[in-house]
Amino acid sequence: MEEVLALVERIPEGKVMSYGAIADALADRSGRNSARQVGTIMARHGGGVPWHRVVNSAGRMPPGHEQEARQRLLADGVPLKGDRVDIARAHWMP
DNA sequence: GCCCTGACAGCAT
DNA sequence: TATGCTGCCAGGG
Repeated sequence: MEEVLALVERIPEGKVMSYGAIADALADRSGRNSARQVGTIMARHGGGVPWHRVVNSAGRMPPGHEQEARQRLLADGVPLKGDRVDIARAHWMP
């Protein structure tokens, strides 16, 4: 779990990572799914890291925090596609 | 141990 | 891209 948060902290400005990518980067993959666990972890302990740099594969941000995330991403210079993140250009892999 | 739920992903439509 | 369905897995009741 710490590793997830640690990795999120390493995400550079203007870049983002998808839940799946994080799970994958940490080899948390148990088939294809730790993405869910990553999401859960972020939901409960993401309050100390740049959580707005973590989005799902569609570039969508977490329910209830869209606005906030949008602002921060904008401030970070992340390429946005309307209300979503332009994954193609903002996706980052360690 | 069973069932439901969820900041998810991949594939088909 | 939107919607629907199916895997997959940890947590909680």
